[in-house]
Amino acid sequence: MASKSTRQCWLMKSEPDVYGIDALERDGETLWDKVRNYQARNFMRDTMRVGDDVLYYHSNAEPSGVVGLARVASGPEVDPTQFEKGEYFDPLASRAEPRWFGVRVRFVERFRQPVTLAQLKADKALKGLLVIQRGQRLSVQPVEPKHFDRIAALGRGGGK
DNA sequence: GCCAACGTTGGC
DNA sequence: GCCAACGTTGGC
Repeated sequence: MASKSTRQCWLMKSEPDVYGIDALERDGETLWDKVRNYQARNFMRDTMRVGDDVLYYHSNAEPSGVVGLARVASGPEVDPTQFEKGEYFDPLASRAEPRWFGVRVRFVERFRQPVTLAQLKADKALKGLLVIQRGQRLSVQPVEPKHFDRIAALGRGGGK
C-alpha cells in the first residue's frame, strides 16, 4: 500500500461518442460508473484517492489518445447501474453487497491537441506506459508520475 | 482445476 | 469490418 504522500496517477478510457471529454467539461464532474472489469474496479475501490491525477483517454476515436486531464474527486461509490434494468444490471449484486463501484472524476483541463496513441508509442520517455502495450484493454490503469507529467507537457504543446 | 467456447475491447 | 488479445463462463 502506498503512503499518503505518494503521488498517484491514472489513465481512464472513454469513448468520445459515449462520454468524451466534452461531456466531462460540460458536467464538471461525473461518477465513473458502468465499469464491469474487476481489475479496474479494484483500482477505483481500493487504490485511488481523492486528488489523484487522471489522464483522460479517448478510445475508438480518430485519433485515439489522451485528450485532457481530470482528477479523482471522491472515494469509491456504489455504481447504481448494477441495480437498474438494462445493459449494466447485475443479478448477483445486491444493495447489501454491491459488486461494482466507481469514483467521481472532475474535469481539469482539455488539451489543445490530443496526444495521440502514435505519439505515445513513439516517445522514448514513455517506455513502460501501459496503454501503449499491445493487448492492453484495461479501462482504468495506473500511470507513473513521470509519464503523466510528460504527457501533460506534450498536451500543452511543449516537450517535443 | 483445466480449457474450449464465447463475448468484448479497441487498434487498424 | 477485421481480428488479436484478453476476460469470463461453463462443461467436465
